[in-house]
Amino acid sequence: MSRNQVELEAKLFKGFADQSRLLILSTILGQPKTVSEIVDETKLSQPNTSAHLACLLECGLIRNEKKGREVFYEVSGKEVVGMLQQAQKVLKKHSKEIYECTNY
Amino acid sequence: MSRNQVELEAKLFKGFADQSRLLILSTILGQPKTVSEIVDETKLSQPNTSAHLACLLECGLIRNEKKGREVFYEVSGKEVVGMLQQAQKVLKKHSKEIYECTNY
DNA sequence: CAAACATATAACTATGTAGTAATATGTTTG
DNA sequence: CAAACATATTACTACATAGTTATATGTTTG
Repeated sequence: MSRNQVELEAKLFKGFADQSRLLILSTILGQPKTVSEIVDETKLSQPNTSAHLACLLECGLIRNEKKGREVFYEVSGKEVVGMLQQAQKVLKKHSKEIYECTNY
Repeated sequence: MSRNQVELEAKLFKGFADQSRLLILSTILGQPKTVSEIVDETKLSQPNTSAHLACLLECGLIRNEKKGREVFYEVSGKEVVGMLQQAQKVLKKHSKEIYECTNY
């Protein structure tokens, strides 16, 4: 695999490799939500939430739609959902090791 | 989704969220390789390679087998391969955005 | 058994990025 | 149109972790 491919792939995984972003993603899985709703449900601060949303948006993992002064965010497609589902499959097998893993 | 679940999931994704580790994983996809072979093919330093292998091993994403003074590493199962394949699917759709993404 | 080899570990540095506090931008409403 | 509201941005700090150099551990072989 080419270095460029690997670099892109690493960037993609980094999008998912953060508790706050995963929390946000799980919150908007299925139904679009406004920033305020996401803030309420995740208990993340508003600026922090906005920053993570911007991050996910720029990578194309989510999309948004402005309605008046509110902005609705949703997961951008089934490929992204597929990633999260595949992660669950890995966790089903390896949650113990990952739980005990001290590297990060 | 519970905080614990999210924490585990983030740890899992962090395992994949690094160029060097992805490079190593792509190198041993299919056939087991020794550390030396991995070092040769990836051009990573030997200590760096060992550290990443230890990291992937502890998380259960790869496994190893010692044969004399050599240690062979291989991807631990089809769930892990599935993650990498699913990542390719996402990249097929979003490589442009991810390429242009400046967050990391 | 000493030397060469294969891998792992330790200590350290540098960098990337998550979080916060403060503020800016844009939108609705009374 | 001023005040309240919803979201985004900026500047900053703190921490996690990738990489390097040096060294340790364990294994084969002459």
